This record gives sequence, C-alpha cells and structure tokens, in this order.
Amino acid sequence: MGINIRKQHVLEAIVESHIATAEPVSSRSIARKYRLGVSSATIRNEMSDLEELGLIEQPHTSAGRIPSQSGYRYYVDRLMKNSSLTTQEKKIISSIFAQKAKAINNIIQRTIKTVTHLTDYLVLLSWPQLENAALKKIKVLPLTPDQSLMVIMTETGWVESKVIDLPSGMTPDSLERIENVLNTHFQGLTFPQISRTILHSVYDELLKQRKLLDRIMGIVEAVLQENADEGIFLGGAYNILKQPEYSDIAAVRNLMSFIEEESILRSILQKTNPTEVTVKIGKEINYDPAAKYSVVSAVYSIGGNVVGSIGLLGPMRMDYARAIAIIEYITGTLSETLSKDVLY
Amino acid sequence: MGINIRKQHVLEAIVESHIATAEPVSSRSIARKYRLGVSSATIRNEMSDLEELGLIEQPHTSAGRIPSQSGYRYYVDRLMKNSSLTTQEKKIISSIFAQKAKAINNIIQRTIKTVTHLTDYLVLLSWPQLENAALKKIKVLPLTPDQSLMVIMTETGWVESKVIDLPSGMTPDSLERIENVLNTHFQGLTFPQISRTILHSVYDELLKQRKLLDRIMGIVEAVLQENADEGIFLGGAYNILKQPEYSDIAAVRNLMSFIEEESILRSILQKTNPTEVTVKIGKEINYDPAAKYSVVSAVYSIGGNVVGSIGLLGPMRMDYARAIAIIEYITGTLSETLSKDVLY
DNA sequence: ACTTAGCACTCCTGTCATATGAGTGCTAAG
DNA sequence: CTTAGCACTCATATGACAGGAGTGCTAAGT
Repeated sequence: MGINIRKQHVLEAIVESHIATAEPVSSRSIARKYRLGVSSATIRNEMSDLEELGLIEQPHTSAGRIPSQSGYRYYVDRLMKNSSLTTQEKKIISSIFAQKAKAINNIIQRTIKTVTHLTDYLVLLSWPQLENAALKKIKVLPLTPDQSLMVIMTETGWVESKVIDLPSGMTPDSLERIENVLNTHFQGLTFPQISRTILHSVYDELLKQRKLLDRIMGIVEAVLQENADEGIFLGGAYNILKQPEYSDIAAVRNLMSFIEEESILRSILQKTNPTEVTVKIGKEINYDPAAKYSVVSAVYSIGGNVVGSIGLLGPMRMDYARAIAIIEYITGTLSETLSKDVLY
Repeated sequence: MGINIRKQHVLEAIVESHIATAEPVSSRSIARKYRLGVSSATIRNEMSDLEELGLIEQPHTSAGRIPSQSGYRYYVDRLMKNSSLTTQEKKIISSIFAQKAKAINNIIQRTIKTVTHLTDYLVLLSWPQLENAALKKIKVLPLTPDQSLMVIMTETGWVESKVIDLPSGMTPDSLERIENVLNTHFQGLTFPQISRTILHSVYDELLKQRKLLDRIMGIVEAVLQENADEGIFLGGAYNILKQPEYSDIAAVRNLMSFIEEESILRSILQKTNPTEVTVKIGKEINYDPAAKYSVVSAVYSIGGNVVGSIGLLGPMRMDYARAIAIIEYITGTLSETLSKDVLY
C-alpha cells in the first residue's frame, strides 16, 4: 500500500482543514470542500489506509480524523506549499528596523511585539549570548577619581560595560597596567575558556592590586552569569490562548509551567539548525510537556556570526507554511539590520 | 446599626475563611471553626446586617457569603493582624543579596524569582527609571580609532553606556569638545527636560560635528525610549494559575490580556505610595480588567532616591497580611543592598 | 430584647436516561 | 475500483430528578 497521489491529496486536505478549524476532519467535508472528484466513501477508504500508515488518527470511533505527528511531518516535508508574506506584512516588519533609534535592545523588543501581532503563536527570541563569543578587548576607563568603567568587547561586536568603584590610591598607571594584563591573558578566549588556571596566573601577576582585581573578577563573573542566565525573550502568551486547544485549563497550566522556565525555552531554541528554518513537531522537540506543540525556528546573525534565534511555538496544528514564511523573513531582515548599523 | 465588636469578629472570620478556602463562608462553618460563643442563627443575623452595610455579599440565595471590596478594605484597615515572615523565609530573602556577583540586573532577577517562590501571586517589579533622574555626566570615551563609548550617568548612580561608530576624521580633541558641550547643556536636567530647544542650541554650537552629533542624539533618544518602554519585570504567571479562581479559562484570558501590556503594569505600580506599603483592592486599582484583583506594593530606593517598586498582584481574596509582610521586608532589604555596594 | 431551634424555601450540583447527530465501516451493486 | 446505502458507535445536549448546602423567618426560650 503505497502513498499514491490521491492519498497525498487526502492527507493534505485533512492537515489543512484541521489547521484551519481545529476540528477532526470527516470524509464528507473533504469530498465537499476539496474537489477530488471522488465520493466520501472512497475518501473513507483512503483515510482508513492513511490511518494504518500512521499518518492520521481518530480521536474516537464516530469522529473524523486528525493528522498524527508523522502526518504533520509528511505534510511539512512533502506536501506543504510555500507561503509568502503579503507586501503589507513585509512593510510592517520593515518598520521595526526603519526606526531611527537602533539600540539592539529596542530592536529585539519591537521584533517580538511585531511577530506577536503577526501570528497567534508564542514568540521566543534568544538574545545574543556571550558564551560562544571570543573576547576582543577589555578596557578600564577612568570616569571619576574613584570610579572606573569596565568595558568588555567581543569579536561579534557585543559590548558590555559596568561601573566599578576603585579602591583609594589607584593611579591611572596601575589601571592601565591591569588592563594590559587582562588583555594579554583573555584576548581571543571565550568566556567558558577563562578557567581557574588562567585567573590564577592573572592573580599572580597582579598580586599588588589584589583588591581591585577582586572587583574586576567579580564583574567578569557577574557578566558571565548574567549571560548564562538571561537571553530569552518571550511574547504572545496571551495570543496563544486564542487557539481553541487552550479552552481547557489543564492545557494552559501545562503551557505556563514550561514557558516560565527560561532554561527550557533556551534548550528548545538551541536545537535550531543554523542553516535553515527548523521545524520540530511534537515529540521531536524532545521535551515531554511540549509533546503536543511544534516549534518553527531559525537563527539570526551579526556579520555571519550566529548570535541568537527566533522561534514560534504553537500547537502541532499550527500553520507551518505561514510560520516558516514569517520566521524566514524576520531572521533575514534582522540579520541584515544588525550587521549594518546597530548601536550596542 | 453600628459595626459592633461581634460584627467585626464575624467579618474577620468571613474574610479569613474565604482567603483560606476560596469558598463562600456559611454561618454554620463560622460557628464551628471560630469560637464566637453564639449559634449559627445569630451569626446569620449579623451576616444579614453586614450584607446590608455592603461589607459582604451573597453569590446566590443558597450560598454562603463572600467579602465585598469594601469588606476587604475594612478588613485591611481595621481588622487584619500584622504578619511577619519566619526566620527561614527571611533567610531565603537574604540569600538573594548575599551572593558575590552583585550586578543590579542579577539582583532584580533573583528578587523576582525568590518572591515568586514565596507566594502564589504575580510578582511585578519596576526597574529603575531614568525618567526622573537628573543627568550627572555624559562621557564619550575613545575605544578604537573608529568607535567610541558613550556613557550616560545619572545622579542616582545609574549608568548607561552605548558604543557609537565615529565618522572618519574624528580627533580626540573634537570628541572632548562635544563632551564638554553636552555636559554644559544637559547636566542636572532630567531626560524629559531635555527639550527641543536645548537640543537645538547644542546643534547650533556644534554645527561642524553635525554627523557625529546626529548619532549621539540618536543614542540619547534611544536611551530615553528604552527607559520609557522598558522597566517592568514580571514573574509567577504560572503560580497564580494555582489559585482556584483561575480554573476557568475566561479568568485566565482576562489576566493574560493585561499582564502582557507593560504600560498597564507600570501604571498599576505607579500608584504606589512612596512612604508605605500600598494596598489597592479591586476597583481601587482603577483599571477595569483588574477590578477583581488586588495589588500590594511598595517602592524601593537607592540612597534615599526612589527608583522602582515591587508589587504582588493576586485575586481580591489574597492573603494581605502575608503579602504586606513580604513586600515590606523585600523592599527594605533591597533598598539597603542597592544603596550599599552594587555594580551597575 | 436578644438568642436560638426548627423548618420551609432556594438554588446549585451531580447523575441518569434519552434523544440527536455526526461520522465511520462494511456490504453489495454498478 | 467506486459508490450508494445502511447499521453501528460514540460524543454531546437536554431535561428530569434527587441531594445537599445554606439562608431567612418564625416562634419559643432566656
């Protein structure tokens, strides 16, 4: 029993109808709405075969069929037609990036908000992570007699700065010396590579400035920690409640239980393929509480370096074609903008 | 018909029982659980009076009573006994601030998380706002030949820094000149006070550095915008779903519809009284969709300057005594810590 | 005058039986 | 191979009904 053209048409009809209505799809409704030129009885036979193949399933005997996880997978891989955004939608997205104030923070926030309005799904956005970025330079800049600004720059163009209080009796000279030592030891390394050993050798070399060094190390640690703990934004939690599958409180609780856990969202996004839009369906997400969801995601980059990703999380029944179109367009435009002229 | 002692006891019993169980409270259950020394019939008479006074109400004829908004208000103002945290809870809170890495961001995040675990309510935290802070200094520090770091410091100790690309042919001298002009014009002003007029006079004075100035103004604008748009954090959305009132999807939708709107949360917190813990009950919040909620909030400060506030949003039926104790303790400790030795 | 036992009354909630209708699977004829 | 026809299944809606919680009122007790 192969999957002939007609079976494909039937499967396609089932998937698309179910995506549109959230209801099980009956043979009769397919015969009516999709002109396949056969009667409902024939479609019933095909459906019976599709069920045996595991592509669709029946919630109960006297209900229509809904696509199974593999049904969606088959649809996404082989049946789905590309969708593209309307010019108006593209305009809306462009307007995110057209604004004058181009602080990265701002762009990210507006990106989330816009995508949120464009879909009824949950928008996940992972923030540029320092973790994989190599350090380019550390600067300790004098601000006032007793305060300095420590600036940490990475190869990807990321800049983090923190104010530190200086111990009394600190000369500009010794500050410069510290700066030099730090740069010599840390340059080119990623944060996780700055090991205890390296820290110790720095300590040895700057034994006299122990006190200040402690503060600086505290900051490095803090920056590290911040960038390990943060970096996921989320929008559209309200949106997703519009979907009929969340008219039941248990589903909402289940959803809420994991969207507040940043580490989980991060791990979901981390599986994004860096070269193309990734679609994870149901158990493919590999996280039990999300087994009834799907994620469409893609990475974005600054000057060729992947810095984060954007994903849409929705019910398995999500409109994949549209989600893919949106994600594709937004990551493209975002990468382009970030690579051009962003203020950090 | 005055509110005699016994009526107060009955009201107190009703409020506390309803807070504990979320169920309407019957005369009989009061007679049983609270030793008032009278029968349920007597309590019924008192309840009838309390209802006429508008302090309690009846969901339907054959149900018990629940406190009305004014009932809660009366309870909070006159009947409620102060609650205090256990030493263990205080320890948990202290541990937020005990950690070495004291980046403000980090402290804020951990504060939210901790309070989230301590209660079943939604935690709102407003981030230090630049809006009311006077500018102390603007610095433009050379980083690389074609990049500078612009640092904006406020009187409250807040520091914001951004990298800007320099137009070619920029000398350290002209940078310094710009810095001086900016400081002369902006120092001591709050962001909203930097008006078009002032901006124009700066433009006039620095006509030659038009290009760079445009960028700098872009940044000032961006910082302004960021700090108008951001600054609310939220935690515990999942928590609040544990409350029995949210076993109904409509209530959840209602809640979600406004907790995603930062401007609304901000306006809710903005009503916080700067000198004491504020309790807003139901319609007192003055925002229709939140008419069934209550908010307990207080401000926190850095060195005496109010910089933000923390609030707990829960059903009207929330445990006010506990909420107040938590908010009081956390804002106190937070202010203290932030005023001491925080890295920005 | 206040308290309280007793009882009628209200109204919510859960259960059960029944009817309805959508949808399938199968059979037999085209 | 297709399809009309029909029996069968099962979710859902409806209404009747009982049970129970709680009140309000009355009348008797203190």
